[in-house]
Order: sequence, then structure tokens, then C-alpha cells
Amino acid sequence: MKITENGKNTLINELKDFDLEQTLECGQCFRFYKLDKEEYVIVAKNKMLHIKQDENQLIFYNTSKEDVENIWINYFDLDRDYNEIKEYLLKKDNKLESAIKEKYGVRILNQDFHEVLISFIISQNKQIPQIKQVVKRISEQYGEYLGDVNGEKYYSFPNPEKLGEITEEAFREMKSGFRAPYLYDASQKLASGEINEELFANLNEEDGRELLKSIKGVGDKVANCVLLFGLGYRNAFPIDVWIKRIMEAIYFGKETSKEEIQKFASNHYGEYGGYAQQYLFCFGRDAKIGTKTDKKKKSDNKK
DNA sequence: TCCCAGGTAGATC
DNA sequence: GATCTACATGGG
Repeated sequence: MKITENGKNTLINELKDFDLEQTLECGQCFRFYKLDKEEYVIVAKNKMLHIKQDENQLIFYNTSKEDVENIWINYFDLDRDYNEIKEYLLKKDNKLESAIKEKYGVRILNQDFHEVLISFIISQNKQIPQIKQVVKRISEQYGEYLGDVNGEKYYSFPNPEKLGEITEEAFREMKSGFRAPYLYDASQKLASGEINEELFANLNEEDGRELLKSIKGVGDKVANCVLLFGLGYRNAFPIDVWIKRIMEAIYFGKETSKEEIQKFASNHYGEYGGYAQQYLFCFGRDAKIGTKTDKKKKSDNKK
């Protein structure tokens, strides 16, 4: 991986194990806007980033080398050896082989804790495009203007202090539905500092999860997403409808409780549970594994 | 019209 | 404890 400046832009060359589209479009973040193939505007870390991938090169438009080195390398998790992760997982069994091959370029983003918490509270019982809509509304109304690309304006996700100003009613008006009281509770706890990132420094996965679950509307699944995507707990293994279906299809062959899947994942994948989950989620959701469409396809094939 | 969505809280047994 | 259901909103 080599970083060079090119006028106003900064380039990273010799990328390995990275694909921008796969990383953004696999449901871990919600502030990305597609401009073209492998070209996006991303809002994160209080910044707006116009970025494009061209084979093994990443182009950061209007971005300094300092920002790439200090912010974006970490955000995209580019300073981690994913080859080692893949080898570890493939050594466990061959079930992950097609997922890792197909989704070779997925990385787990290092996002801001408060944004992940709010975003995944919204995510419950909602589809990804709709989650994006609500997060966008919150940002437009309570975030700061960051700039525009092609005439489209972009706003930061509000910081914890600003989140504390949003009433339950206001959350409802932004179409968060029944999640409004949950969002209000989380925002108040973030603003007051009752819940803050530093608290997790001395907590293991289990204790961290319990702390998160003290927030209304945060259960096991949302807590695990926050641990994995916002707090760096790479062993967290969120189980949603997709992961449940996928795990049942490739490991169990029958309907299996979340508790049982959780135990299995913890024993089987260990410290790399989060990566396994992400490869499986991206791959399985694309292939619609375990859904009606998938089952129909299989029965059609038998004919 | 009905069903489902990266679930969770509260009720009921 | 394990299951059942209501919860807003939007799209297929």
C-alpha cells in the first residue's frame, strides 16, 4: 500500500483485500451515496469524502495526505492484514470459502460510536434504504453543512451534545416511528455522558453488551452491531434474520435458535467472529440464501 | 390487500 | 424461562 499526493487529490496504490462497493453496500454503514460505479460520497468522522476505486487504486478527491493517513486509513481498516483473517477462517472449515472468495474486498469500517448506536437502533424492523433515509433526515436537520458534490449538499451526523437537543416528537417527525422513544433515550444518555466510548475501554465483550442493553430499544442484535462496528469488538457476532437463515442453511440444516447459533459462532470463530459474520451476511444476502426465492430456485433446479 | 423489513419491550403462559 | 405480539413506515 502506497500513499501519494496528486494535486488536490491523494491516492492509495497497491490495495489488497479491499473493494469499496462491497465494503459500503453490505449494511454496516448508512451514509454513503453512489455517484457511479465504484465512486461514492461518504459522510463520516464529521467529514465529507468523495472517493473512487480504480482496480487497486483509491482516489480521495480534494483530500490531504494528512487526512488520508490520520482518518481514512483507519476508517476503512486498511492498516489491518485481512489475508491473515481469511486464512484463519478458512482453516476452521470450508463453509466460508465461497463467501470469502465472492466478497474478498469487504472490510469492517471503524465508525463513530454514537452514530453507529443511533443508526442501528433505527435499523430494527427496517430495510437498509429506509434506515439511510432516517439517518439522512437527522443529519440534515441537526448536523453541520459539510459541502456539496454535483450540487448535492451533505451534512454531518450530529455529535452527542447536539443529539441531546432532539425531542422524542422531533424523532417521530423524522419518520423513525416506534423507535422515537428509543432514540430519545439513547441520545439523552450520550449527551449526558452516562454512556460514552471511554466506558468500554475496560469492559470485555459481555460487559460491554450489557451496558449497551441498558439503553431502551437496544437488545442483543443492536448491541452486537454497536460493539462490532462502533467499538472495535471484532469478536462480536450480530445475529439478524439473514445470519440466522444463512447459518441454518450452511451449518445446521434445520431451524436453530439464536442462542445456539451464538454459542456455536463464539466457539467456532472466536476472536474473528465479526469478520465471519460480515462475509456471511454480504454473501448470503446477495444470494438470498434461505429465503423463499432461494428455496424456490433450489426446487426448480431439481426438476 | 397482505406481507415483510439487519428487533425489542412488555405481556402472558 | 420460552413464546406471542404490537410497534410506524414504506415497498414489493
